[in-house]
Amino acid sequence: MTDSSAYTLSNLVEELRWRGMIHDMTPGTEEQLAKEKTLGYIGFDPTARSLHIGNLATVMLLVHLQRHGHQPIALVGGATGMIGDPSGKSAERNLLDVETLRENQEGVRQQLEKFLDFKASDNPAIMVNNYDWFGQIGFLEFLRDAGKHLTINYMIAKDSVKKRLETGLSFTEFSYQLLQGYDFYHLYQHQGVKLQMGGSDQWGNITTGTEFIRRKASGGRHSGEAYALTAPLITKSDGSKFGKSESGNVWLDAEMTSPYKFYQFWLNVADEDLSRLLRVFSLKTQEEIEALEQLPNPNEAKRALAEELTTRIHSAEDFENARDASTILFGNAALERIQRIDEKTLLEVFEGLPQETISRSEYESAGNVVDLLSETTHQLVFKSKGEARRMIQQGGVSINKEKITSTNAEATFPLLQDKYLLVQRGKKNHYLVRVVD
RNA sequence: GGGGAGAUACCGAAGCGGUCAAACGGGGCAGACUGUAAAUCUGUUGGCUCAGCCUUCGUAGGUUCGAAUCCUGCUCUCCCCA
Repeated sequence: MTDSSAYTLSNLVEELRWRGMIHDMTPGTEEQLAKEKTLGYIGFDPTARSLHIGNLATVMLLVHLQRHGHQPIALVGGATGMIGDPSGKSAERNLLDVETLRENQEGVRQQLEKFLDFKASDNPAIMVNNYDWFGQIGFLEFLRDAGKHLTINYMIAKDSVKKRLETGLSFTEFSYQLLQGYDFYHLYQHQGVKLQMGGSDQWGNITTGTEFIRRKASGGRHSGEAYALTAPLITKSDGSKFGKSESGNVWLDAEMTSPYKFYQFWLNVADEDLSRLLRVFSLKTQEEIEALEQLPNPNEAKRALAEELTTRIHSAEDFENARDASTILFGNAALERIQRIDEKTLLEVFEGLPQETISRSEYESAGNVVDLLSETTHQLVFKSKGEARRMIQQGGVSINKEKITSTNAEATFPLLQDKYLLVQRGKKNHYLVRVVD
């Protein structure tokens, strides 16, 4: 990949390798991808109404596939989502109800559309839902048609199953790999899909598919050749799980994780993880990424990564607001700078902050800062007065960028725009209090 | 079914009649140092009208001037034997 314009069928694997996105491939995968335009798919089960950045890594596999001229298919698991994948799960899962699943499918579908080009002339991305074929199949039909081709012995040997044999695994979850295998077969038969990709935890399920195809389809008009490629799970240098912030999963849905938080997540990535994340998530060229990696101050590279992803997943405007909010909240920008911002911008910029609205009389009746930051603002900042007191004594609280020095300070602070208070707890936690008449 | 051990704050774990709002470790939070990083150091980690008071040690009672600590019932967990 020395020439950034050289996206060819054949160097896809080369690029993925450089990006550290290949964990495992079945033999012949690289040759297949070099030989011809190949249809490849990844399945996403609609377990939530949004994807999170943990899913993003595999989405990127599809993106690269398409950029190199192959044809990506995103499969939404309307059917498999009803079953529950035992891979990587230590206990039986609760089933989602049909209504929730339907909503989730729609959300996931919309998000995938942001990454893939469904209008490309040569290799438009395709979206399929496995409920479309599973919904029609009867149980007996499925047992005769699919179940006959794999042995229990084979299925039990899978890691995801073996690990659960001790603690228990329902027949439903046990069947999951057969469904996923059948998906692959179905796409192979009907659309000529030859490749399935996914995270490394999916290896077992994916190879059930290649095996299934080999046994069922070979000898006919198809060769029975199908391939698997998995990407390593993203790990963090400190051992904690990637994709979680202190407040939980980082979602792609702006309602669930604000663009501001999303932007902040990437800025706060550990130095040691930065290079790997750039390679997996950035669509910049190898030269550009290597240049970023060389920078003496890793923050610049983090900012570039944060900008690229916030823009792609949300919008240029969301990115600008997140960036502006960050400069104001973390920079040395003095009080006058914030006071000068007009109300509309202020609200836009601080949209992602936790907020609470109180009435002017409530504000005026607060005895001191401690009351204001706990009771009066309905536990937005502190859940008890003791906590507020402690934090102030430790010098961790600022209002409108000014440090609070005494717990007895009167609660009379100049409101921004005659309405807002910007409260800071520690270095990274900001809150917006709105006072209304 | 028989025998034994245990249930302590976010987690692990001390305490075994007053000096216990409860050692210690982890985690969390904050401060210093920095780069909104890591490492390190420091403080903090039930509530309040905060140098004082109130409510906490599985649960319900009891003994005692006084109980996390002793007694009884109940619930749950673990181990050993059948």
